[in-house]
Amino acid sequence: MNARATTRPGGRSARVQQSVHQAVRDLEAEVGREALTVPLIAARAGVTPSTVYRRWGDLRELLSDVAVERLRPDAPPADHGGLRADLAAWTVQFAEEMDSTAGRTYIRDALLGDPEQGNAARCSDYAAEQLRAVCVRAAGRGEAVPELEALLDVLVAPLMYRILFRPSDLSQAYTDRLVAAALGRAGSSSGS
Amino acid sequence: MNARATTRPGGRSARVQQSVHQAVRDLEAEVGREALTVPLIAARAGVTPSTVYRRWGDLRELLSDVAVERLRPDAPPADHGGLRADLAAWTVQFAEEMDSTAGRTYIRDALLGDPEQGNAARCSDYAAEQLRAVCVRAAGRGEAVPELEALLDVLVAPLMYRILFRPSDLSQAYTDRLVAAALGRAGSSSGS
DNA sequence: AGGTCAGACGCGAATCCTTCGCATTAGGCT
DNA sequence: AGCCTAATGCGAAGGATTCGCGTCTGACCT
Repeated sequence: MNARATTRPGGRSARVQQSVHQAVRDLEAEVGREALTVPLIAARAGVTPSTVYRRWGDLRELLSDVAVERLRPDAPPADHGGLRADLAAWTVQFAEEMDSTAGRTYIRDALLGDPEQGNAARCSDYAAEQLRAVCVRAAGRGEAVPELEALLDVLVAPLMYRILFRPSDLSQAYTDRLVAAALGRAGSSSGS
Repeated sequence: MNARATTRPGGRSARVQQSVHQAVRDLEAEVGREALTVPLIAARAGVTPSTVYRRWGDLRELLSDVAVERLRPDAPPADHGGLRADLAAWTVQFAEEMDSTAGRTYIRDALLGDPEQGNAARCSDYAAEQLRAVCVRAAGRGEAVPELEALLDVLVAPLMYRILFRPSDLSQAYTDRLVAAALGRAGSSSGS
């Protein structure tokens, strides 16, 4: 699943990975994110620091892995009976989650320790999957659906850009404008 | 100029900052970015490591400061005689610069060591200034110009999102589509 | 089923980075 | 010209990180 963290899917390697990830989550809640160190995490996980360094190479890469897991959506997007309503609701929820203090931290962590861009791509895939589910459902209703690429460009990209580069309030008025823009050019071809 | 790096504008503080920044640029070219360490930079700059730690607090924050300076545009956007041509040319150039290996590194560095979001905001401001210049020029010609916020959402955000999250080729065909989308909804109000 | 082997882990030492207190010095200000 | 704040240099102490070596797990083959 992870390029660096899983060469042998079962057995001890998997247990170590799970244990270390859990230690990160626990300690993050207990001592705060700033106080996290590799030796501390390793001690809590019951492994030696060298193991963590060898598997993840770096505290940042470890935090990146954990952050990506936390950004994984836990449920398919809610069904509100129509494409516009589904998109509007999903976008509001997405903006809220990502613009929270925790969300911003996870996004930054995921981007931060990620030499191969693999974790960042996974974040984008999560959003794309959610949007695709909304579109598939809408197509099942017979609605015309926009291109997935266009939705990423028009909905997700502006939100992420603002979160990362220019802290601004992502009010529902704003997300509604984004949805309107997305549906406005629903028919235009916009492949990658 | 920098929140942390300049309390006393002139004199030794300024010399130290300049010297350290220069050392970062030199060493980055000589030994590579991965091999950069605070003691190494400090030695090259002729200061003690403690000075660097006190001023910047962290290697990442120092790299962030240097990266932001490198992302500053060195010239106003070129004049191609019309809004569409100006935007198209600027967007192509922006995509090329930011999507280069160096560009991606600088963007990540700028985002990376930036607790206050100040450096990231400055990156966004650079793009906004450039776009504003294009718009002001177009308005001088009597052309209808889109909102600056809309341009950031439609042009800059998708490019940055793709660069950071999903490596994809930012061909001119793609940037042209972005420009077309930006001008398509030129009249719609899109403040905030 | 038993054996083999590559890869992962634990351990410990050496190295390097990072932090901190204290003395010194530069430069702004009156 | 003299004071006073703040930045810097220096050196020691405390962690973090790397690395080599021996051990063990578990996947794969016969």
